[in-house]
Amino acid sequence: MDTPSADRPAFHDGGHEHRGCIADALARAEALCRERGARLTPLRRRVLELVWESHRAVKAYDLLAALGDEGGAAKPPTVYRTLEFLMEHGLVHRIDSLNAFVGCPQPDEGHSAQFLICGDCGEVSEMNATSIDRAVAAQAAGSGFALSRTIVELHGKCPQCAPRPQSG
Amino acid sequence: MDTPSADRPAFHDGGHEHRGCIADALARAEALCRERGARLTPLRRRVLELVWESHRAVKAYDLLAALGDEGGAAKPPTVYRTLEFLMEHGLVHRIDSLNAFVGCPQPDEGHSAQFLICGDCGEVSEMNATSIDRAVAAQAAGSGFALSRTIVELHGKCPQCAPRPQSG
DNA sequence: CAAGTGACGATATAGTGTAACCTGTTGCGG
DNA sequence: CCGCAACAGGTTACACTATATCGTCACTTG
Repeated sequence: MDTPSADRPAFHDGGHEHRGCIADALARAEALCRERGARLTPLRRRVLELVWESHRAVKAYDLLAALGDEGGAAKPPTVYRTLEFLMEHGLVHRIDSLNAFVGCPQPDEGHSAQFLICGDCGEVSEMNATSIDRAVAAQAAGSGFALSRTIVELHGKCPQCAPRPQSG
Repeated sequence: MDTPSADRPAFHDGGHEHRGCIADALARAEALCRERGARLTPLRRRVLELVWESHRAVKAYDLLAALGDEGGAAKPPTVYRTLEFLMEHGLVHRIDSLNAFVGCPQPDEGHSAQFLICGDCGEVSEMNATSIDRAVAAQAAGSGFALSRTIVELHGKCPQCAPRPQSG
C-alpha cells in the first residue's frame, strides 16, 4: 500500500482509455453524493467532468473559460464555490503550488494525499504513502505541533518524460 | 538532527529577543553574498530585514506597502525580483500554500525544508527532517519519478497556540 | 570615456481569489 | 396551493498576486 504503483500505475501512458477514467470518476461522484445526500447538480457534474478531462491540474480560470465557451457563462465565484463543494467531498484536490485542481481517484477513502507533479507533461499523480504520513506525523508530534492539514507536492519528471537510461 | 527541537526551538515564544534573529539573518546574508560575489544591495537588504521582522510569512504586497511607507515607492516587479534573488541564494523560502515568504534560518546548508505553519499566530517554523526526506525520496523512486523540488507544508497549531492539557 | 552588465523604476496588464448582495430552485410543512 | 427555510447559482465590484516590457541609472571593465 505504500507503493502506489503496486495497485495502479502512478502515471498513465498516452494511450490509456481515458474516457473510462472520466466515467468512473463521475460514477463514483454520483454514488458518493447520493450516499451523503449531497446534490451533484449539472454544474458540479460538468466541472468535475472538465477537471477529469486530463490527468493534469486544471486552473480555475480555464474552467471558467471552458464553461463560457459552452454558453453557460460562469463567473469566478461560481467556479470557486463549485470547486469548494467538490473539495469538501474529496472529489478534487487543490494543488497549492500550481493554483490548480485535480480529480481525486479515490474520494471515498479518507486520506491525506501526496502529489507527484511532472514539470514536462503536467500530469499529476496522487499517492497515499503511509510512510510519508508517518514521518510527517512524527516530526509534527516531536515539535508539539497539532497537525490539521498536510501538503506534500513533489515536482520533477514522470517516468514517461524522464525514462531511465537502463530502460531506453 | 531529525528533531529540530533538539538544536533550536521549533517555535519562538513571544518574549525572545527578536532583534537578534534579524541581526543574525542579515549578518549571514552579508557573509554569504560576499562569499559568492552576489550584491546585497540596500533594497535587497531592506527586504530581507522586512521579511525577518517576524517569524510569520510575509506577503509580497505587504512588503510593497512597507517600502512605500518608507518613501521608496517600490513597484511589484521590483519586490518580486528582490524576492527571487533572495530565494536563489536560499535566504528566504516561498510558502506556496500562503503565497508568502519567510526567512531561512540556515541559508548556507543546501537543504530541502519542511514548514510548520500555525493557523492561529501565523508563525512558520522550518524543519530539516531527514526522515521525511527519506520517505519522500523512497516514494518518488518507487514510482520512477525524478524529483526536483519537494514541497512540504504542514498546517496546524503551534505549541504556544494549542498547549497540550498536561502542560497547561 | 565607451561599451557592457546588472539593478532598479515605470507602466501596463494578466492571473487569481473574495465580498456582498441578489435571484432562482427545491423540499417541506401548514 | 402557499409560504418558509435552505441551498445553488448569478452579478458586480473589488482585492490580491504575478509578469511582461521597456527605460534609466550606476557600476564595472577595457
